Amino acid sequence: MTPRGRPRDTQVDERVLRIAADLIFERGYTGLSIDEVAEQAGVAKTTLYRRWPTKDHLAVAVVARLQADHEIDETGDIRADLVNNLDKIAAALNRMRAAGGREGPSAGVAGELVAAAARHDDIGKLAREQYAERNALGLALIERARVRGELRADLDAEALFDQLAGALYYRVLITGAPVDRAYVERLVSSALEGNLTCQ
Amino acid sequence: MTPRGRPRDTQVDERVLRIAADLIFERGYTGLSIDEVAEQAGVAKTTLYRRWPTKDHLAVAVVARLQADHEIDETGDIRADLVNNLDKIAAALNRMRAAGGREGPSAGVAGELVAAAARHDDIGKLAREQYAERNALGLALIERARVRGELRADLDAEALFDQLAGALYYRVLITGAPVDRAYVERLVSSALEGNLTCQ
DNA sequence: CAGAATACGAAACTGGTGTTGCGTAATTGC
DNA sequence: GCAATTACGCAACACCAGTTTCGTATTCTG
Repeated sequence: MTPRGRPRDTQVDERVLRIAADLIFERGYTGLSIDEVAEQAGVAKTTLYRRWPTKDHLAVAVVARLQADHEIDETGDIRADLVNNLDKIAAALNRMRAAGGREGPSAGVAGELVAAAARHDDIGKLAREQYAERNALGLALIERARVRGELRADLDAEALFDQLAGALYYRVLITGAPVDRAYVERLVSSALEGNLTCQ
Repeated sequence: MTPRGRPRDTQVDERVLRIAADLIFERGYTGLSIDEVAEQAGVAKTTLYRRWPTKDHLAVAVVARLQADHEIDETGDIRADLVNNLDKIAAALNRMRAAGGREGPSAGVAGELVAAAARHDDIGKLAREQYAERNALGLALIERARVRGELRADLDAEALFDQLAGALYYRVLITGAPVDRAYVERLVSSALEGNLTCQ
């Protein structure tokens, strides 16, 4: 069933998101101007605001499009599985960190998105749903390893995954420390020593 | 040695910070308006900008004033010491989370401060120095426990503290899950099982 | 007392977000 | 074809952050 009135120009969405992505990754979140996006896209500002009610919503849409689907390839070795899983999270974080041509310890766009989720209930709700889904995958991974005897029977899966994912976010958003594969491996080792079943 | 010209009115700083604190905790970060603060404080906007170059800087000053000094009372039991230490971090996070009259999972002002640190190099630098100091205290705590034989000799102290502090921030800023004392205890248990020296 | 240096207040200004009102264009249902 | 409905462009607008200019006030130095 088609809606009643004049249909939206679907090309606008794609064009706007591409232009906004260019701006946000070239000049950062502050350098992203709605007026400029509208002008470069050749549309009126009202057309943008009909689709994304705030600049935050547009920025979220831009970043969401760049995050590839987060599928996990399970090997059966919990250490390798966790490292692979966390490495994808780290990659997404480093991508956002690099936005705006920034280097060094700054959290870049990642920090702005955290604030956007805090400002707008709908963005926060959407983001938390995404995180909940990702957390569920991580918890399932841990749970299966527990069942097959790789991990302690009485472990706290929620706390364990919080520790792992949390450490990555903590370094990117708070301390500014680097997050590379070597660190992810150190992290998993640190968390698993003792969560591995004792012999 | 006194500076040359007319001295600053020190009462202004206090009055402005108090009014800004009222606004930010009543209406949240967005509800904090520089014009309104200036009007309520009975000063010109230029006087505010002479002290805090941006709204972000003012907000940081407001929150910084509310964070009590983070002194640690060491008992000698690493589990208790970590719980106490993390509980203070959690308290500070929950205080910021409640700002703006918000309830529920929102990160509140905490999220805005992360973005502020990402936007302004000086704020970011200052914040990272604070975090580095706090991290050093945590690492020293862990190190002393390691030396006296409570913890594994080959543990990765940096990763361990990242895991603990990171999980708290992760829940407040990202997943929106609650962070109370019960969770802190679960967290420390999860991280220490296996970082404790094996008998 | 004279002059330099700094703080303050008032007002106008720039630029950006987000809104509103209105005329026009495209589509569906009758 | 005609009415209802929705999208679009244009322009003006309100609001806020941050800047600039200028006149005045307060302090230190000589």
